[in-house]
Amino acid sequence: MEPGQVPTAQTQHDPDPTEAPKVLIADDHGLVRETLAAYLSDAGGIAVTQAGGLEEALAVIGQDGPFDLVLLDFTMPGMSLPDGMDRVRALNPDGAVALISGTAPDGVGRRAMECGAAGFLPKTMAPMALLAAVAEILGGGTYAPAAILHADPLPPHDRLTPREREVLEGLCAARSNKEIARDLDVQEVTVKLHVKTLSRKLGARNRTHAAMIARDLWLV
Amino acid sequence: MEPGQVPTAQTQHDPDPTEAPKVLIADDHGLVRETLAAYLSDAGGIAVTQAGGLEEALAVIGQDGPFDLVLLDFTMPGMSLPDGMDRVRALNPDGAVALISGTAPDGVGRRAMECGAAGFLPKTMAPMALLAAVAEILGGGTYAPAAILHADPLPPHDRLTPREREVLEGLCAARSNKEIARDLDVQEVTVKLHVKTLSRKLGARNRTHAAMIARDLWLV
DNA sequence: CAGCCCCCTACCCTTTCGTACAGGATCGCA
DNA sequence: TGCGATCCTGTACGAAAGGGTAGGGGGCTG
Repeated sequence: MEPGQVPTAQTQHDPDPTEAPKVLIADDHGLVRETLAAYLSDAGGIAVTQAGGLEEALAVIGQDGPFDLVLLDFTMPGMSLPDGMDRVRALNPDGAVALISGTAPDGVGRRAMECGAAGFLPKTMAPMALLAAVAEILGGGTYAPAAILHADPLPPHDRLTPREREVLEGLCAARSNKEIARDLDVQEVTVKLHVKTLSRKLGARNRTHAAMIARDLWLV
Repeated sequence: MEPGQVPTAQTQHDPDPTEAPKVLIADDHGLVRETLAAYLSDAGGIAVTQAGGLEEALAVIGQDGPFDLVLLDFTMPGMSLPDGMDRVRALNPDGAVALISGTAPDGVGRRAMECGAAGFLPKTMAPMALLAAVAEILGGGTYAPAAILHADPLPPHDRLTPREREVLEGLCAARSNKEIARDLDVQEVTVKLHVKTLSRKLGARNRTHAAMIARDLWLV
């Protein structure tokens, strides 16, 4: 925990340590986090722990032992789709992982499921439905809205190289190839090359599309 | 909290109709909406009504009379910054209006305040702080995080003409000028003109930047 | 009516982007 | 040691974007 910030990690409820499922909620939205925690704790008899970001969640996992379920907000400091979830699973291999999101496009939810998530929970869900979904997941099942699973093709998303990622940041800042080249201290043609391979990997038709996709998928 | 509700519009609590402040919460995130409603109702003694979108909120205002405060989610079906807030104020002239947002950039909050909002509440706030902010607003004051008020210049945002808006949608879909021209059944040069004026109004340096700004400000 | 705004079009030009083909340098790894 | 991946560079050309100037037509309003 960095000094000067309110500690968000705290255990909510613990009626029966031997039976109560342990759930970790990681979300930077205090409102959502507190609500979910209260619901799961009061109505679900679940031992809930909270975290305000991905790094904090990882630290909590290392400290408070394994969790039966880790709920990760998709739009959260440090979060990214394949990597963030994998890091959580690496520290918490026996527990389930599910994503929460308010504004993520359907493709994100589908990929999350393909990446092994046990569920994808839109924040537009009613609290009770959400509670039921969590129970389903804790029981070993999965939950995701039908619209999510039948989402469009969505970009294949080959891993981006570090250089490509830097160029992508330039695209998202709407900089020209020449500007990006100057910033990265390379030739303009090189930037063009990266933009091209980048667009192919993301399934983008041009630089603008690549920037939009990167924004939607929080790749930056 | 009521179990199993399908309609989102419902009055939460009404201990003393003559004294309890009336607040309307409009948010498509069931989780956030229910939480806020519960907090304001239980801990604040406020008569809370809910709506799941802007149109629904307007309907509720017309039906359940004037509200002391209307809380509008910025990322919500039908919502837009100058227009959505104005429409609410037109139907509810004597009440305050405040915005809630999870991911909006700081500039949005600042413009909201400049447009006459009584507050701007990030969803990252702790529930208790949020409750205090609502109380402050109900008391006739305003609330906004300092970072919001001191945000960067932000685009001037002259009103866009309908045609410009259509072209902007094309930009956000990463379509080329030629494609946009075909879709709108005009010449390509015309599209170029709109893109130029559009970029000037939004303060964008090129089409990509314009698309990013439009996305951030939910102008589409 | 004149003035203004919006919409559309045209011709011109420069810059940028997108794509292609053809390499070279470095590094890790089988 | 060769292989592959990554990163960088070069030349070249067509397509697209960006910018300017000029003008016509419709609609609304003082």
